[in-house]
Amino acid sequence: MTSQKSSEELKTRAPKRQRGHDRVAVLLEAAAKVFARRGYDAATMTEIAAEAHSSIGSLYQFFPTKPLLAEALHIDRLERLKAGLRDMAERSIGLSAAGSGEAIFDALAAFIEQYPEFPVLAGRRDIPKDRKARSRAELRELIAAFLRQAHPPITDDIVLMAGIVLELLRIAVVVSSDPDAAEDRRVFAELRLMLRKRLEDATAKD
Amino acid sequence: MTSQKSSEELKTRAPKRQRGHDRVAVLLEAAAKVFARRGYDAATMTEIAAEAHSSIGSLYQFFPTKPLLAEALHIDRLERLKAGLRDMAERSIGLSAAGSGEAIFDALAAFIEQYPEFPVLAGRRDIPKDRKARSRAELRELIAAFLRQAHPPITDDIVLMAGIVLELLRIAVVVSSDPDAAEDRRVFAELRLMLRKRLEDATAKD
Amino acid sequence: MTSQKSSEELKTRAPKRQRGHDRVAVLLEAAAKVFARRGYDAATMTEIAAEAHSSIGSLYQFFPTKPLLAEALHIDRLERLKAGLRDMAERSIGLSAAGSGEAIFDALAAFIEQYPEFPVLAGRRDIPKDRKARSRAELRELIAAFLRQAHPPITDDIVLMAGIVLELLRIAVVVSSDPDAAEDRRVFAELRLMLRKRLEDATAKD
Amino acid sequence: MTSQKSSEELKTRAPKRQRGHDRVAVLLEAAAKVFARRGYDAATMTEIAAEAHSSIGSLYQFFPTKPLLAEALHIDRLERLKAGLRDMAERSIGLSAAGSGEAIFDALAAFIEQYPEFPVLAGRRDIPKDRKARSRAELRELIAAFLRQAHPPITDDIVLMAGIVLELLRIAVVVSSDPDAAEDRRVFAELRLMLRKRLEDATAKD
DNA sequence: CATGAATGAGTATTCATTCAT
DNA sequence: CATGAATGAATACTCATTCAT
Repeated sequence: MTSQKSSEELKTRAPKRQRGHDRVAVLLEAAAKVFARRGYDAATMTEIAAEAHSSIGSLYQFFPTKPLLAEALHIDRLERLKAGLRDMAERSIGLSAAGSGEAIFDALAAFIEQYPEFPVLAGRRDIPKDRKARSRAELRELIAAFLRQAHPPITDDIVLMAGIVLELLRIAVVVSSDPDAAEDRRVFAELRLMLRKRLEDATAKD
Repeated sequence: MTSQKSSEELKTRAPKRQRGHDRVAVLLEAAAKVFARRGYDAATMTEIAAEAHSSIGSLYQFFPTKPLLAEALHIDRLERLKAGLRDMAERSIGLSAAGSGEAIFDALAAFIEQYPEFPVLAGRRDIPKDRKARSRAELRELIAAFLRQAHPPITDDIVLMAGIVLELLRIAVVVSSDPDAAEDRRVFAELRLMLRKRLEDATAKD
Repeated sequence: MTSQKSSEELKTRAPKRQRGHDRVAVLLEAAAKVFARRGYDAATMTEIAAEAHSSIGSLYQFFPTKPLLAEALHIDRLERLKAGLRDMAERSIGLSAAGSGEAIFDALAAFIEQYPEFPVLAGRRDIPKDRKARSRAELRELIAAFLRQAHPPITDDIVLMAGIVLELLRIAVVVSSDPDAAEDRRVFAELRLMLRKRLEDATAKD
Repeated sequence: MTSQKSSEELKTRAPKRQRGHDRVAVLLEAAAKVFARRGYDAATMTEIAAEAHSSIGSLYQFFPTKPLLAEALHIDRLERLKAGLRDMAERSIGLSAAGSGEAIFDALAAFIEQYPEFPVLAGRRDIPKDRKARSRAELRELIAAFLRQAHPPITDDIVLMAGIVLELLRIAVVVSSDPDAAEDRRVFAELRLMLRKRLEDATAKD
């Protein structure tokens, strides 16, 4: 009660049993739903536990704080995103820069549609600055790697181009979140086109 | 979260006297600071009152709920933005489309730098869908009006172009909020360039 | 909700209205009762608020954390004790060392009987080391001052003697807390006698 | 706090095998460390299990509730203390009363230094009144027995003298717990001296 | 109107204890 | 027996909002 917990860093506890593993997965998906539905601040641990058909105690067994839960989920989604991009890169060898750009653009949009909690998690205000920066850098590097294998090669600064793609992601976010905005869809398509044009310009005339 | 609207529609009460006007202004600016500093959810009415060197009682005198306060501030900022755009339009007659685009782009970035609470307010999750749509439509129309007076005229869908400019605003948000991101600034500049190119393409060759 | 309170030291808020002052007094007495009844850890803020016929919110209005409440009460009791000792000192000029010792001994026992929460507060585990030391030093000094005015004067180390009296306080605590222990009372009396003897030994034969 | 005793009296289960015995010992020592470190309330069953490199399940196998664990440990320590006193008594036949007093005084201090969890256990608030009284009586009797064999014999009430020694234990507690208090050490020595004097007075002049 | 005290539902989190494997 | 997951009542604390002065 009056514990003065030695400042041991709290950490997500790894489950040691199969049941635990399953539960963790269920809890994460429940958290995803609730974060997507309510946003980070308004999401409550109670609602997440309920969504997982679990007890609040079980939730805390594995995720000892709300920020840690959010972070665990964020990392999971980030891994999926990175895996997806890597996967795409493999299957897209030989694409033109412009084609690559469009492919990534579409992939990002699809990702956000599938994981609407992602922008919520990425945007929460309590992420340590450096972690935020690191995540962005990783993503940018993955996109850059993707663009680097374009044929003919891109002559402009590839990391910069990657940054652009990433920023355009933000727009994808909004468009994805607003299903009735027919207008937005056209804007989205238009931006996709702008990206294509830009990458064509950045391409060496072979 | 704990709002229990009484039967009568709550409305921001208009102050009857000069002193009231001043007080309202002070309260709004205080709210702006706190929203910018903490975000919408984490901002507390108490902190806002304190920031205004006022009491909660006084705050509630004018703004009977937190959402209403946010909305009042949001509307104020929207008015300023619209006024700024109108003003700019007047002073920019005869600009090329590309020049107009850049001008707006810069203006939006500057606006957000001056009013960092704006994206917070625009992003809060409890805005009625229709109000959100309306705000966006108004802004889009103002930008469209701006673009319409370009010389030579734009041949493509002007409202679409306006939508694009508006979406790019999101990127400005991030760039403005992250002062150390040198990389981001380059991306920002690059997007600005992309916009210019796109508008040049959309221009009738006179 | 996700507030990252800048690390402003939380402090007991001073009431600015008469009503507030009254309430603070009531809350402190309620806390005293509950701490005495349950001990520090087992005492709950809820029970304290209830004991004060107040709401939990009101309690927190003035005492933003449980440790702070305990500390405020502790300080209050310490003040009373010091005032009592000072007062006693005035009224006891000319007493012999042995008489002084007995007087203080009795006074301490009476104090603890009146304020049974005192040992609870003094013993809670989260008091900063230095504050604990300071309190003890203050008390020791007051007792020392008391002893210093004895006639004939004490020849031994007075501060040491004061320390002894203070330690004997611990015994008073137990004896006071255990009302049925007839045996304990005799022990208490015996210790009182030992103190008298010791102080007689420490006295200059005038 | 949340104990829901099932109908059958819960009792510390005696282990049937050697392995069980070892485990119990390890668990008790772990509990000792944690109680000493955190105090009774703040000590958690989980931390105790961890300290024992065991699981909560195992801990509960042997000690079905936290109070029962505390009590088992308390009894163990009490046994050790009693054994130690008995042992000392044997080896100290023929000592003077004053010498005996000092010997016990030192022995108690040493005991508490070795078993710092002892005062924590003895002080916990949920000990049944009668058990508390019984423990004290036992100890007092042991000390009395010790004093009874002094030469020359004590003429005053021996049980009373024993009570005094026991009360002085409290002071030993504090002095032992506060390693930096040089002042306290002097007080401790002084009390030891007072005890010697008192016992000399209580001795028949042979 | 201004002020600040009063209210209490709501939130994150803890921890003793139970139970399935 | 060992293990660690499951449970949920209990607790400290927050904050929008109301109201007496």
